[in-house]
Formats: sequence, C-alpha cells, structure tokens
Amino acid sequence: MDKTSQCCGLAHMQEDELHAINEKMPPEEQLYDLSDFFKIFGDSTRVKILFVLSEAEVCVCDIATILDMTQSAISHQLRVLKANKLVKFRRDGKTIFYSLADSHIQTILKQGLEHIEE
Amino acid sequence: MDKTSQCCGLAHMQEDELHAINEKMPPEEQLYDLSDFFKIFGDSTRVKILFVLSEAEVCVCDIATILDMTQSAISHQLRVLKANKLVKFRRDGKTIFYSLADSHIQTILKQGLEHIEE
DNA sequence: TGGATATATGAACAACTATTCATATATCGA
DNA sequence: TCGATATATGAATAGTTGTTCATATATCCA
Repeated sequence: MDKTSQCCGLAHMQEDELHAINEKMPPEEQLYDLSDFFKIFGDSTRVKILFVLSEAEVCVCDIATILDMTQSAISHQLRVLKANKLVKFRRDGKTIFYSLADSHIQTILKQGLEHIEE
Repeated sequence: MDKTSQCCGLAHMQEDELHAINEKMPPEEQLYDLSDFFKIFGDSTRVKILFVLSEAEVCVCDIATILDMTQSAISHQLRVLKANKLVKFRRDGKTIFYSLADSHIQTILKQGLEHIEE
C-alpha cells in the first residue's frame, strides 16, 4: 500500500484512490452511449431541425425551405435523428411529417441554451 | 397571402406560418454556439475526463493512468475543455491539477445519462 | 546551472462526417 | 398504368477531428 501512481513520482494520488475513481465511473459502454448521444446535438443542422420541430410538426420539404438547405441534406440528417429516436414521423400521402419523439429533447436543448447564455 | 411553401405543391404550411417558425428560432449564431457546446461532450475521451474530474481534482498524468491513455492525448483534450471553459486548473510545482469549472457540467452529464437510460 | 520530470504543442495521419449529386422508392391523380 | 411529386439513399468528396510522435516549455532539485 501507499503506492503512488506510475506516471509522476510524486504521490498525488495513491493507487487505491485512483482505483476508487475508476469504480465510481459509469461503465465503459455507457460512456460511449453518452458521447454518442451528445454527438447528435453536435451538428448545427440537426440542432436547427430539432428547433423547427419543437415549434410544429413539419414535412421534410418545409424544413428544407425554412433552413434554406437541400431536401437531400435534410433527409440525411433526419435519418440520423430517426435512428437515434429523437424524432418520430407519420406519413400522409406523399408527405411525411416529422415531430419530436418526446419532450425530453426540448429540455436538453433548453439546458444547453441556458449554459451558453452565461 | 395564402401562399404555400415552394417545395411541395400541397399547402402543408402557409408562408407566414413558415415565417413564424423562423421568427421563433434562436439566432443563427446561438445555434452554432449550441451545437459547438454539445460537440464537446460528443467525444468519449472528453466525457471520461469530465467524469474523472467530477470525482476529484486530478493531475494530467493521473487522468492518463486512470483512462489508460497517453499523456499527450489527454493534454490535447484538456486543451479543448480548457478553451471551452469546462475545466479549470491550478499549478502546484511541476504538476497541474484540473477540476470542473462549475457544477453545471455535472448537471448536463447527469441529464444525458438519464436520457440514455430510458 | 544542468538533469529530471510534468505538461503542452505542432505536424502528420487516419478515421469520421456532412453535403452534394444522381437516382431510387413510394404515393397520388389522371 | 403513367407522369408528377415527396422523400430516401448510395457514392463521392471535402472538411473536420482525435491520436500519435517528436519536441518544446516550465518547474524542481542537486
């Protein structure tokens, strides 16, 4: 005991302390899931889409119009949002309407906005 | 008036409705800041570092030891976290101790964890 | 002052990702 | 069924980013 970490000779932290921190960390897989989750919000196009959908249920082409982007670009990003269950959709004839999967999404966005406004 | 959006011939949404959504959207710059903010949490190494620092004030080499990564890789990521004011640091001799900038960070992480645990 | 150590950083590279372009699929109306 | 339209998708490309390697900077101690 009283073994220090290997990196620095100084006893900043004992080995059992380092171990204790490791114990308290969420499991590896959860950490990956978490960063993957935040990654989705890490693209401005997707964030814009989410804000549009927080206002109304909107079809793909209307999103493209509002954001002044191509239908293809929007569709690709909607696929990401869909795959990660952030949005849901409903078909009405040729049109597909998208909306937020749940209110949780808005909470996350709001929380983020609050942070950057400091 | 009664003009429909240009994309689809159907009147899914009138032009003034599209305009109204645009009005309610946060300003362009804020949307970029927001996605940039989430982007920081979108890397597992950075998320891991933040979790380590949520447990204790730790020096660079101890973080590297805990996460089993090179000192350089950790240092590069700490630079990102530092530049974005997510962590603060204090020098003690040769050693530099890092800690979370504020408790807000833990809230964000916790919120994210809660979401993916559903 | 010189050697050892903790951290930082620049360049290079590999991996990833967002958009574009072309095209496919699905639905509607005639 | 055929043409028109809304959406989806595959391939290609350009831009971004995380890690590594080599090295620089800063501090301590002898």
